[in-house]
Amino acid sequence: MNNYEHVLVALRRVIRATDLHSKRLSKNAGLTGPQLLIMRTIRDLGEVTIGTIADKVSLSQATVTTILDRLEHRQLVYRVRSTQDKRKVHAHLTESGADILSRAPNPLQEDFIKKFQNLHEWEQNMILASLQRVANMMDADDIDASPVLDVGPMLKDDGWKEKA
Amino acid sequence: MNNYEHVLVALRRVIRATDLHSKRLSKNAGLTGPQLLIMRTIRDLGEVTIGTIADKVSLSQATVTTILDRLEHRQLVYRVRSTQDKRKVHAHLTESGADILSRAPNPLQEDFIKKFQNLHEWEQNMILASLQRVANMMDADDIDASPVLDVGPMLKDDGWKEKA
DNA sequence: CAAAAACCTTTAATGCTTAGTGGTGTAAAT
DNA sequence: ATTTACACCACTAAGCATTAAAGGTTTTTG
Repeated sequence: MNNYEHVLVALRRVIRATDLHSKRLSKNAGLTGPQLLIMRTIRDLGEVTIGTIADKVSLSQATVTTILDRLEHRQLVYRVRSTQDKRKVHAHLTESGADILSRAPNPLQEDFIKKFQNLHEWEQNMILASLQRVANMMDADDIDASPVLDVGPMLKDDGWKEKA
Repeated sequence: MNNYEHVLVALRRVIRATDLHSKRLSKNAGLTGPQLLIMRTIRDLGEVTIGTIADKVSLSQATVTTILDRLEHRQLVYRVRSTQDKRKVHAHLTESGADILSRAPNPLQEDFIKKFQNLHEWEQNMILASLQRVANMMDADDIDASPVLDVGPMLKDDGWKEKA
């Protein structure tokens, strides 16, 4: 196993751990990580459009839309179509949403950061630099995606079902 | 914005970039990143159980199960219940699966690694060390998940639907 | 043997992406 | 000015990935 593979395995572990971490927190609040993240964004930025939220949290508009659907269903947020530019929709926290958010743990700070505080400052800096390096590298990733194979569309149903 | 937040933002970027990268490759092969990863694992390890695959690729058994369902549906892999231990199920590549795999790009090596080779060796080592540090930290994450709030279950349907 | 553990699958819910739709805004061309 | 073309914004649809929790066998343990 060479260096590259080690890096990739480590990356996988981080990603997985981050997800689990997010899930665990979500249980406490009844809200998932992305949900809290979006609510925090709405709170911090005030009257904010779906597109802006998507940019801030690095998610697609489609994802933000569906997450807002769920939050709106629980009456934690509400949407208002802009009168200035009728293409836009502004998201707001409801009273209930703001209240819950104020008491919810912050998945992107509270716990995660506590872990980081156990490290020396130079270690923190090193990790930061490294991660940014990786991120930049992957941003620059502009592979000319020449098609290689095509095994047809992926269908549902069927499959295993040994018991039948 | 403090150091911690920078780290988290960088982490998010890496995760997102990794996903995009994986998606892009998948398009070429008609296979997604996790699918290729699992097929590679089956090829490399030979007769391998679902649980072993899950360990190797750092995914839950449930996830591996559903991915294998799709692969099996396309006849790229097949499953055989072990006769030794009837709890176990072994996954195998079909001829077609092995063939396609041999011609598919490897999302965890080919391209990603090319990027890494642009770095100095000490940089590679630094990144590796950092990522492992983060991964270890998060593995050790054993938060006593005391419930904080409960806003009830998340329901579907309903919601926005302004147009109605 | 009975209880516990192990292994896989299923179910319900969430997240996430791409592609496509429809309404809205804007600017260029006639 | 009106039309035309294009860009923008949010939503919807289809498909894949994931997990936790629950269920069903089978094996191991006490």
